[in-house]
Amino acid sequence: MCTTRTHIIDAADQLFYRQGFDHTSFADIAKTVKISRGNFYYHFKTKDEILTAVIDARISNTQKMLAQWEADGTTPQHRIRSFIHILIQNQSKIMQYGCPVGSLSTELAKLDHASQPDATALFTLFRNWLRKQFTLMGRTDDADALAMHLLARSQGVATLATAFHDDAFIRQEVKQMCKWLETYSTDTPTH
Amino acid sequence: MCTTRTHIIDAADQLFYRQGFDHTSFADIAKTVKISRGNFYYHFKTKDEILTAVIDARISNTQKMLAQWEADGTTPQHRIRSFIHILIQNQSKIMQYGCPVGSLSTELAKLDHASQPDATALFTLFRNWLRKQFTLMGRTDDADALAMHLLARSQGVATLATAFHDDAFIRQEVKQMCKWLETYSTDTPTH
DNA sequence: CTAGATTTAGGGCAATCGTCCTAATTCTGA
DNA sequence: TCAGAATTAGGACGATTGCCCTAAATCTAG
Repeated sequence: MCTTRTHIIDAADQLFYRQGFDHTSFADIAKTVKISRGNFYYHFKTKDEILTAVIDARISNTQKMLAQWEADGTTPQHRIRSFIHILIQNQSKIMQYGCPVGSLSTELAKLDHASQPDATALFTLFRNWLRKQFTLMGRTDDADALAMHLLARSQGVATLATAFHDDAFIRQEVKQMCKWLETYSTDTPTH
Repeated sequence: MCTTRTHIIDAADQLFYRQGFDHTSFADIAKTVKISRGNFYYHFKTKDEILTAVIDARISNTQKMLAQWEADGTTPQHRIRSFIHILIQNQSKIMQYGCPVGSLSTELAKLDHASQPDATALFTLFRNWLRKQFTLMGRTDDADALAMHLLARSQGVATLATAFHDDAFIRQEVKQMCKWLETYSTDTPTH
């Protein structure tokens, strides 16, 4: 039930990602979902309400994805590799629109938008998950720093891949991150 | 001479950085410069014209900055450290608005804007300059890869610093990048 | 079948957008 | 000094923005 509401959120999610939140209008979303603006207003009173709904949906989807990685990966290294490889899995979209998490966060920062902390919460989801994996690898002291470091590197790769439209660069950096990850493997404890 | 035009470009530069290109209106800029919209139109016929002028100004300023680093730094390592340390030098602005180069590039990508290549040219300026430094360090084969890698890392740090408003994270990553740089020093050639 | 709630369509609001125009004002050179 | 160029001010344009309203259509319980 409530398929219309779901359709709106899905369409808004895509449009916010591809065109940015500010540059996406009510009319854009309504046209995509093929409903009237009036109907739209019935489901969402303000644009900020849609943004909140979209972020909530992204949080929910991210939690599911992380849980899946948690279930599928046999070792923390293997799980972290799942994270690193989303760069390759979504490479064509990333080269066009950047990282959905990072670009939204940056945009909301510029708009000085009230939902900016919610967008950051998406980052926190990844951060905590990665920290957990690094902790499992025995990196109790610097687990969070390592999580942030890996998060930053993937963000940077996404930004440059978008600017230069360079998929070879993505693959090269992914390989490098995986190599870096092996450096911290439990079998060979120190640096 | 032409101070008004320069004032407009400066104001637009700041506003594009703080609020984003799309979210900045003619009226915003005119209000900042304290001129009428009509006067504004005399200097710039379209919004895209201002964007081009702003990007050109940024390119010019960046070239000067790189030349200065080139002149001041006695070794390539020292010069690259100048690059890394802009993260600290501009840390308060970065924590608020992100990296001016990266955020504009990402925004223009989403807007599918014609000036996106011009924004990327800003990245290329840093890329080529860094590549040159790494080449001077004897890294002829992978100089460009190293340049892109460092560019990506600083971009990632900026993005996360904006999201989490964490200046300690910036300092920590800067220190790490400097350490990584020493790894490639000419005195101790290999990894 | 029907009354009431849910959902949809579409017009309309004031404000703002980028853009364009003309009429003043200021500056400049002969 | 004064004509002509350069610069400025400010009003107005059609389109679009987010938002609001009412009436019709659709669904759902009793």
